Amino acid sequence: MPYGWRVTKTSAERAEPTADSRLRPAGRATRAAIEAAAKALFAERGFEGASVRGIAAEAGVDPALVIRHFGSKEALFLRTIDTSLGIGAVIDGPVETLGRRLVAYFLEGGNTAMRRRFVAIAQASHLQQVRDEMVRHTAEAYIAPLAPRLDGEDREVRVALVVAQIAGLLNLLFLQEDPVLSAASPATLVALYGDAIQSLVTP
Amino acid sequence: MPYGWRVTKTSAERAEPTADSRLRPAGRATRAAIEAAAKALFAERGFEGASVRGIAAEAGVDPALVIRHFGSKEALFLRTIDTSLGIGAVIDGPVETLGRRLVAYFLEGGNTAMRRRFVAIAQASHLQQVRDEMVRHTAEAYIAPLAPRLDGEDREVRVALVVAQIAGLLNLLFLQEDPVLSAASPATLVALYGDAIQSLVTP
DNA sequence: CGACTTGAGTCAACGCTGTTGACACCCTCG
DNA sequence: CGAGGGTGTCAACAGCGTTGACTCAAGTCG
Repeated sequence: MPYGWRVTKTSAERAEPTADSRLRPAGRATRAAIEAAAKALFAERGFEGASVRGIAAEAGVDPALVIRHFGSKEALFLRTIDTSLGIGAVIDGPVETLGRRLVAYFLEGGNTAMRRRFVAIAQASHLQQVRDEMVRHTAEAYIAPLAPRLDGEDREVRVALVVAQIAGLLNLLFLQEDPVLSAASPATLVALYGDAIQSLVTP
Repeated sequence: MPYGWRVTKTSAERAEPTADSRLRPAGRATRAAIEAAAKALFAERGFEGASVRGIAAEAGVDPALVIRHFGSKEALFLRTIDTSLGIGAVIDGPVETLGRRLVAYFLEGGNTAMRRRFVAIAQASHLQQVRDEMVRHTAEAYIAPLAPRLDGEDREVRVALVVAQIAGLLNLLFLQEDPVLSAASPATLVALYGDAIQSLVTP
């Protein structure tokens, strides 16, 4: 976003000196309260469903103060929602069994917290900054650690395609709540989809 | 759409007797104008970006008239956006080469119209009815025609997983505009991802 | 042919949203 | 002690989707 040419500062720029540098105790406390309320409400109702006024009320704070502290609802969302889904441990394991372990990871851990985070992020995908964050996360959490460990050609593309497979699975499972996939046993999904993913990891 | 069981009528139902049955010429014309304007603006700006007032202005009509005719912005979106992406011909072809043909289809045809429709639908996925429509489309356009033609076990689940793979590919390619996948050659994507899909069709 | 029903269209308004600017407070530092 | 700036409050803005009351004309029927 071309902010540079502007002379007057927007509230978004005024808001965060360095996120915590020159901050008084009172400010730090209300910031934390707002962040906690936002995390809860975004997870519960999604980006559109959670309003700035609702978050402010939950935190016991004036709505204007939310914007004052975080600049915008979008910025608050980005700071609040944790895009890293703790995938590190799975990625670090042996690549020969990565496919099934990936699917198993998302099926097991994803029944509550991760499911809600995924839905919230997916539903906020009309925001450019959210999409950028997804791309960054793909590059940082998947391509960077995994591509160097693969054999053969097109390693980065193949990892990106693995991410696409995972994104698609979570989409049908968590967002659309597809009845066929929801009714299938986790073991079946792990075996079938895990092997499909594996065919890109070790062709 | 299961409208019948409800007793009280919402404005959405009041609006459309049977979509065109008892309609005067004038009404039919403005309805068409609204639909055309909506189709253009939804595709151009997405669900959130296109406003009812904007659509009304584009159609040269009062904003209230848009709601009067279609019941709600959401209903207008559902009637306007064509979820069937003309996949029929690809599905009907030989299953032995389905994977690569599917990927090729979405890579070729998807540069303009389909790309915009996918983005618009994805960005409206916070609406329950839009998600329901996606599920219905999966069942109708993929599972129903394809599952009976497969061999082996878990045919419906395997088709659903194919849909997940496609959804994930389109997500990274069209919505997130992932730089790695965008830079890859279509031929590479067709070969790699097509075979990954094929591994679910004919294991 | 006139009366009545009913669809088409207009207008102002409601309640909601995210965001802003002016203002007062009070802590901290020089 | 005075100045500066982080902190909080308030009312208001423009935009959103949607509603209800209203007028007008077209179509139906006794």
